Amino acid sequence: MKKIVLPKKEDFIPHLAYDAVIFGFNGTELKIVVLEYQKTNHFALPGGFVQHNQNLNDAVYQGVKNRTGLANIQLEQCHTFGNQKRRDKKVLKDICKVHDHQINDDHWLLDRFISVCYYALINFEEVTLQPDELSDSIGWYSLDELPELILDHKEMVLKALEVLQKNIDEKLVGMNLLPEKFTMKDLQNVYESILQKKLVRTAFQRKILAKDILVRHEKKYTGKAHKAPYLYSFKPA
Amino acid sequence: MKKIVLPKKEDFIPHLAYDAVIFGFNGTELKIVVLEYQKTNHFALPGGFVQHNQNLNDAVYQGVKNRTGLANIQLEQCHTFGNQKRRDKKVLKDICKVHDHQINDDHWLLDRFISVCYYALINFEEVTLQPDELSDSIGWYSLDELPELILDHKEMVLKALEVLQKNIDEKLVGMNLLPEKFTMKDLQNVYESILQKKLVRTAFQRKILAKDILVRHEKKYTGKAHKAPYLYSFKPA
DNA sequence: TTTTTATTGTATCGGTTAGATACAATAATA
DNA sequence: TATTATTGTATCTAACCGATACAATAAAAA
Repeated sequence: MKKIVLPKKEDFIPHLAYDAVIFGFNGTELKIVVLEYQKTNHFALPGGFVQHNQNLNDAVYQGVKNRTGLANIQLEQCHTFGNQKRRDKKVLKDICKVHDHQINDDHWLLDRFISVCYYALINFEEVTLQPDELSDSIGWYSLDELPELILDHKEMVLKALEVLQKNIDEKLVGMNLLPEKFTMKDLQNVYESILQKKLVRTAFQRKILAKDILVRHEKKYTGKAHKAPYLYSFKPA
Repeated sequence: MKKIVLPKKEDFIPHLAYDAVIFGFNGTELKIVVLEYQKTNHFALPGGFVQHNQNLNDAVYQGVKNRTGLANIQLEQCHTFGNQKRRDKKVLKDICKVHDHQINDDHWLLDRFISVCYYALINFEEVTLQPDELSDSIGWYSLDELPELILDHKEMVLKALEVLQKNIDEKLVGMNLLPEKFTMKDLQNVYESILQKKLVRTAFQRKILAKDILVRHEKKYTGKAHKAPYLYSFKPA
């Protein structure tokens, strides 16, 4: 088992963490990134800590970038979780045990943490997920097939989804969930998987076109026996 | 000058603060609570720190309660401000100077802080503002007459207002900004001062009544030469 | 080549909502 | 009793959404 190095106390602001709900769209379904701490059966959102001379936003951006390999990320803060019960010594202890690592009971990572939750929208196709030091398994999970998550991470996912649902119309332009060119059906699928409900096709198309934010391109011939849909892209700002 | 006692490092989570944008409505205008650190000309939002064994929400609730004397407060988290530049040694040093208090350059309160911003809606009439240890001036300021605030507190005010504007319809019931009974005009004034725009009287009245959340009571005779408006209260949940 | 099938793009109808306007009701004053 | 300012409500119209209809069309089937 690979030797691990825990983040050093003096490098980071104590008691403060961030966690990210990273949304991607695989063409059909909305997925989020979940990592598993090696062989511990503990699943968690990707997160991290903030350095003393680092902006909170930059810390999150770096963390998401390192895990996804992407630089073009739409990040948004959702909520800060500050319940005093936000600690679970077992998780870190299990991780250390698996790696044969000694850890003291007063280690700073075992303290109570306040965590700032963000969501990110990224292009599913461009991502190659990178496990980090402590987690060797990282993957996409659909919302209705999430494993049990540590601490209040499940609550974070729900909060992130709620905020995303509220912001969906403003976040539409520059939404990174789709490739450059997409069909109206693709966009509707994104909306439906975020809002978790069916939308009326004709009304959706009318509403989106009325926003005047799309450019229409050539048709997309899928080989299917029906009219080919147009491809669209977002109008440049 | 009264001797001051600074919060002790060991009691609180370091690098973490909260600040509150406390909204009240004086019948005409939306106001917020701002405090001045005695004779320093530094104005700030009421804020504080989180104890090691205290929920973040509870810390904010306690802080607002102590300053306003109210227990019935609608609190909502807006945003967490984590810019690395969030520090201004001059403020605390000025405060200490005024109080003839010695402070070391490495005092924990001079560190960089992450602050979680909340907004609160309270009943203006029921409040008696309490200055705390460090501030002996505390008062209501209208949004367009705010003094210059320390750090990014002005940004916090704008963020709080923005979040409140977004939530206005959901926060309507149990909104503490009005007394028990109020006229439709009062309610419209609250809306207009939060949204910072004029609303159409007839449409507003129709919309609110359609929500079916108000109980109509007796008329309110103001002594003015015109029809007396009805008084309303929110339907109990 | 023609017919069939599934889907797309758009138009139209009816119901709901908001702004604009109108107007009756009314409390106090002139 | 007439006047004044405001309130409560109704009506007209424009904008928007769901529902429905239907023509256009890409490819397969006949």
